[in-house]
Amino acid sequence: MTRQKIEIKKIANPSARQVTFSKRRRGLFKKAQELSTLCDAEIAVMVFSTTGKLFEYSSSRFLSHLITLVFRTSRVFFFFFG
Amino acid sequence: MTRQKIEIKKIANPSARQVTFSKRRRGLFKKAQELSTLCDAEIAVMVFSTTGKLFEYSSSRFLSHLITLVFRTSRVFFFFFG
DNA sequence: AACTATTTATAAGA
DNA sequence: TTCTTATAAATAGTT
Repeated sequence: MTRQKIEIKKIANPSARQVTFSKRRRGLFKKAQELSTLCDAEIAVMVFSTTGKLFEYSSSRFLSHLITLVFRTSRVFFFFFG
Repeated sequence: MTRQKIEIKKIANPSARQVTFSKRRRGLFKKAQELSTLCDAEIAVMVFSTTGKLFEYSSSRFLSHLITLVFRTSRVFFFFFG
């Protein structure tokens, strides 16, 4: 994508992969936030690293929209603890 | 961002907003897919439009990673129906 | 839906 | 890890 175009496949070198993970994760959350603001959309993004660490972004009213969907469709129920 | 830099605030014109929603939603999902592949990360993205329509992306093993988190931390319980 | 001028994201390097 | 910068990618306005 810059300095050189890269192939979209798993980055072999672990430290290079970690650097890219950190940069692109930040970029993804920024794009999500911009889309939410520009288009008045409610958005959630969840990212698990290889080590199982969770990184999250969600717009402020995402959960209420999700709950609305749940009650409208009876499709999904979520219960949150702690 | 192009032709002209825009401010990140809600787009007033509904049809322009719809066009941007469609373009940027596609861009967001593409970025999520690239991050997942490059960094071997498991990712889910949920987007609610203003009208309440849900658009989703998730990498292939996202759910199993989520379940692993649930059991490791006892933090979240969820049930899926239909 | 396609185009393209320009902005934004980012790979490699420092 | 943070900064720089050359270049690739995304996209705003237009058609």
